[in-house]
Amino acid sequence: MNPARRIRDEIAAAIRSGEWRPGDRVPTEQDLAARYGCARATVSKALAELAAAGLVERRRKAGTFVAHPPVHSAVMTVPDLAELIAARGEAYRWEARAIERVPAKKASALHIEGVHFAAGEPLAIETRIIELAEVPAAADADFAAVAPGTWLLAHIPWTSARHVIRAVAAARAEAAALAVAGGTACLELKRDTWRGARPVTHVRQLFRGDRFDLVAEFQAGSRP
Amino acid sequence: MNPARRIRDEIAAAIRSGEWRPGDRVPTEQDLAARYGCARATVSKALAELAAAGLVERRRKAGTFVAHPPVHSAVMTVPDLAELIAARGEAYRWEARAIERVPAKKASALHIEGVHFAAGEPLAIETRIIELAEVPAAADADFAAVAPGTWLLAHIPWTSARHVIRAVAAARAEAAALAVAGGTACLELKRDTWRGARPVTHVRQLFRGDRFDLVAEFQAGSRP
DNA sequence: TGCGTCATTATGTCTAGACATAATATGAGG
DNA sequence: CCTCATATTATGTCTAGACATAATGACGCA
Repeated sequence: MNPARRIRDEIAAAIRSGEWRPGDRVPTEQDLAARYGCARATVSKALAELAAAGLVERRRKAGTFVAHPPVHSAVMTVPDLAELIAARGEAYRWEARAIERVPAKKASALHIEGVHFAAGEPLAIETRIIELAEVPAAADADFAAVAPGTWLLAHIPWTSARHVIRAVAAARAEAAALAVAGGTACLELKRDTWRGARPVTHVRQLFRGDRFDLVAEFQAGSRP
Repeated sequence: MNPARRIRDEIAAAIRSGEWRPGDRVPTEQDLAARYGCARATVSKALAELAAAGLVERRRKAGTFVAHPPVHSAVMTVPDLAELIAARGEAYRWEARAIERVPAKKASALHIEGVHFAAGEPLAIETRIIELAEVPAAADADFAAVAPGTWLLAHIPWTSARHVIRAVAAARAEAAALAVAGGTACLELKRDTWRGARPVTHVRQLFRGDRFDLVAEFQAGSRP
């Protein structure tokens, strides 16, 4: 086994098991180097990885300490719906309801509305705006056939996004599109996507509450 | 500026801006070392960080390549409610409704129910089970005065968790506790917490849909 | 043409040593 | 007893070189 990996894993295990408690002092790099019979740089690398993972905190002169557990945070995966539903083993279908260009003075945007179906039943309604200035190729895409999310995933590299998740009651028209009663509890997911400082797309997805839930995992000191 | 940091930031900028596209080849370590006038180990460290962040992919012999953007994932912060509400500038209060021990053959658990108030109005109801086998100190804690989440955050180091988020309609009793009409859309958050393979606590929080939303951010190639 | 072998090559890891940096601990002076 | 300057110390970063590892591509053989 790699010395660096061994040091990292052994310390991580001690922290995760609770043997070393938050605030405890971790031996100095020199100590560990001597104990494991390797160079200080190797120990340093191992500790740097642990620090990057958030398991330890390092302060010059003071030393390395077991970190205090972070505020609960978790990694939520917001998958492409086509993929998600296929993974569930259900048939997926996208049905566009409206596609129109919204021209303005200098920029124009694409406005898309439609419904995602899983196993023949509506799962979510989607309202999306795509900035053609940032994604000119979207003007030629056929969003009647391919869901915009799926298309964008394949065509837009490396963006940042902000999600807001709420529970809302379905309005009358939304409920009709989702084939549920008016006022039914739905999960609303809004996502703004940017490249640098410029908006790329904005989407609002309204999920039938009885057919969808989000899962988020948090593994102590591991980065997905 | 650090050479390593400079290399890392310049390459990250090129990728994020779209100048280098997914699949593009990144210059070899030797090239970069020559270009930046530093040792190969320094370049290697910079590239290793970019790989850890997911911005590039490295393959022996083949080289380093700009990674393909991942499935949309985002880091969701599920903060302690007391902190969250204080940060909003509202008054926070926890009101326990029931605290009882549930003894079994070999282990016993603490069952807690209560309501979180923000600005005097109910925000969420909480139902929690704490495994006393894993958290013996919880037997002596005063959960009438301190919300269990707040207490646990301070007493339990380094756990893993799994969250499931859904939109549900409030049942009659839940709606009464939240001071909303029956059937109102609420955000349900269930969290199972573990240390290693052993369960520590399970909690279900039901948020008033009109007073709470979850925010999750995704920054291209930056780790939470 | 097809296939297996081998040299090449880029990354992966490590070493021993050096200097930088920042924060703590110490000691001198008030 | 307090304050400020200084020495110490642990981490942070870097270098130059070495060997390991794995995958590719070219070569030779059938």
